[in-house]
Amino acid sequence: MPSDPWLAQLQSTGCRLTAARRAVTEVMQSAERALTPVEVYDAARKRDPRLGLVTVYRTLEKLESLRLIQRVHHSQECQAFLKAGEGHQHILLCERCGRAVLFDGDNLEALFERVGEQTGFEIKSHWLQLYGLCEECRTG
Amino acid sequence: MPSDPWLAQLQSTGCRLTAARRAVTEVMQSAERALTPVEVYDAARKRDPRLGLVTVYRTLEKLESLRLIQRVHHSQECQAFLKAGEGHQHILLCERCGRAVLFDGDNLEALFERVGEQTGFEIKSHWLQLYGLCEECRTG
DNA sequence: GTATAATCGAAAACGATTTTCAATAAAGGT
DNA sequence: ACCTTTATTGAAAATCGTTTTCGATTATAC
Ligand SMILES: [Mn+2]
Ligand SMILES: [Mn+2]
Ligand SMILES: [Zn+2]
Ligand SMILES: [Zn+2]
Repeated sequence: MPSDPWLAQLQSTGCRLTAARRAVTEVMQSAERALTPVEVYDAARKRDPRLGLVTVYRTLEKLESLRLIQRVHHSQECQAFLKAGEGHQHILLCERCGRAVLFDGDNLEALFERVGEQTGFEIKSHWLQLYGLCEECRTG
Repeated sequence: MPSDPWLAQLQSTGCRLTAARRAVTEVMQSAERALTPVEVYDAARKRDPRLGLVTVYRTLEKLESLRLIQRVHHSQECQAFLKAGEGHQHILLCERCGRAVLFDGDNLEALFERVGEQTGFEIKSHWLQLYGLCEECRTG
């Protein structure tokens, strides 16, 4: 029974706790911005130098399937991963430094209603991402 | 001076009008859903059987840079292209048949204000995509 | 028509991701 | 602690979508 919630969830779904998974997990938990597989690899190898890139891919896939991390889409690069929040949240990204912040509490029901009527679609889900400048990039 | 607006715009930016570009243009103009490069290739070869996949990539890149088409991101596949609308619009996708509809007139200013205050970010742009079931997939 | 340079397609190169497979090591039972 | 089982690992190879290279083609201007 590991104290870390991600490791606990990994273990509870039948996974073994390995050095590789600990390293990737720590990197993803502490990242303030979305990381590509290679970025995760570089960061995690500081904790476990024997780690292979293949295992990074496999671990990211597992963490994503457990909804502990999520994919972040940029206009070009769509293979970056970020820790996921609890429940329904959206991402706000700094265009300059990449910092990512999660927020919730959109109120789009009225929009869905209107668009649904206009188009004949039944709206099931949505995807909202905001871009801007974080406080430090704005002032600094 | 071609009567087709896309071809006219291509020509006005110094492009030559070739069979390959005509074929890709026609496919993208008439598509009701986002198409991957290979799907464009398959469809366009019915008009120009000598067409090569490389040229499809190059033409899609050109059409995208002219903002005549746009990239559509799915959770996995992010290399599908759809004709772009005029001005600021968003995409509504049918989860079942893939049909894509554009809409405008979101009213997210209040949300941006609130999130900006909460996070210290200055919101610059956004990205909204809706998913649902189109009329035909709902009833049929 | 001819000249010129843009564009083309085939083949090769590239790079990110996935698969294969023998070695390793985590977890559970003794 | 030790052994057994089997999930997991990393290196190497395979795969696959995309890009580059390059000689041949062809749209356009004269
Ligand atoms: Mn939402
Ligand atoms: Mn909008
Ligand atoms: Zn920033
Ligand atoms: Zn549909």
